[in-house]
Amino acid sequence: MNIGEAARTSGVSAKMIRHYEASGLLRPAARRSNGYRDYGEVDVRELQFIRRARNMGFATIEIIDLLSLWRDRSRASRDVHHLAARHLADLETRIAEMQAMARTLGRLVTACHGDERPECPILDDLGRCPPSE
Amino acid sequence: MNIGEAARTSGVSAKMIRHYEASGLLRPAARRSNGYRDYGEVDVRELQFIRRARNMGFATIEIIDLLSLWRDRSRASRDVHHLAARHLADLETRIAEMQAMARTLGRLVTACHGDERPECPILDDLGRCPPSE
DNA sequence: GCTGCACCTTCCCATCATGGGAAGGTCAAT
DNA sequence: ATTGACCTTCCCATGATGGGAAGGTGCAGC
Repeated sequence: MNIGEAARTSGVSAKMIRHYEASGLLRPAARRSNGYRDYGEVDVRELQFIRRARNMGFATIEIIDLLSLWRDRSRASRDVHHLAARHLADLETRIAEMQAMARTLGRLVTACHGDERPECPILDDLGRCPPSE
Repeated sequence: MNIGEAARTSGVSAKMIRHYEASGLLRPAARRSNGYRDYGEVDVRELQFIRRARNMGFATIEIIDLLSLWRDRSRASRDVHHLAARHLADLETRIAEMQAMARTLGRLVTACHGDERPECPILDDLGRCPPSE
C-alpha cells in the first residue's frame, strides 16, 4: 500500500509518516521498484499506535520507547508503567501551571468592566511594578 | 543601562530582549556610541510587562496588541477585555484537552500492575484497533 | 501514443519561544 | 598590555506539523 493509503488508513498524515521514519521512530519503509514506500498491515498498526500515543500527549522520544516495549513480548509492564506515570506527572504539572494562569487571568477578566473607558485592571496588573522580586 | 543589566532588572534574558526587538515587539533600543544597546526605566517597565504577560501565557502577537493598548491612554478597556477573554478561552480549551489526556492515561496507569509481567493495559489500549473510526 | 491528473520522491522553509555558541569588538581593572 | 566580563551579529537547534517546489511515476481516457 502507498503512503497515501497508509495515511488515510492510519490517520497519520503522509508528511508525518515520512517524518517519523526520518526521526528513527519507524524503521525505513520497504520500497517498491519505483522508489515508492510500501506499507502493510503491521505498519498501519504501528502508525495507529503512534497516533494514539500522540493523542495522549506522549513525545516522540517517549513513543520510541513505548513502541519498542510494544514490540517486545517479554517486556516488563513495570517499564511501561514507569514511562506512563512519568508522562502523567508531567501532564499534571503543566495542567496545574496553566490553571494558575487561567485563575489569575479569570480574576482580571472579571474585574475589567470592558467598556469604552480606559481604566483596566488587566493592564494595571501586567504593568504593576513587581513588589520586591 | 546595558542589555545585561536590563535583563537582570526585568527578569527577561538578554537573548529574549534582542529577540523581542527583532520581532517588532519592542522598538529598536537606543544605541551608545560603541553600538551597545542602552535602556532606561521605561524600557525596563515594558520588559516587565512583557514578562508578566508571557507568564500568563499570552503569545507574542497578543503582547504586541497588549503593549500598544497599555501605551495608549485613551484605549477602551473593552479591547483589552476582549483580548484577555479570548486568551482565557484558549487556555481553558487547552486545559480541557490535557485533562482528557490525563484522565485516560490515569485510568490506564492505575490499571497496569507495573511488575515484571508483560501484560499491560497501557500498551493494549495504545495498540487496540480503533473500533470503526 | 499523448495528455492530464493524482500520486510519489526529496529538499527547503516556516511556525513559536528559547537558548547555545562562534567570531569578533569594547571596556575596566590590574 | 593582558584578562575577564561584557557587548555585537549571525547561525543553528529544539518539536510537531505543514506548505510548497521540482521532478519522477502510474493510470485512465482519447
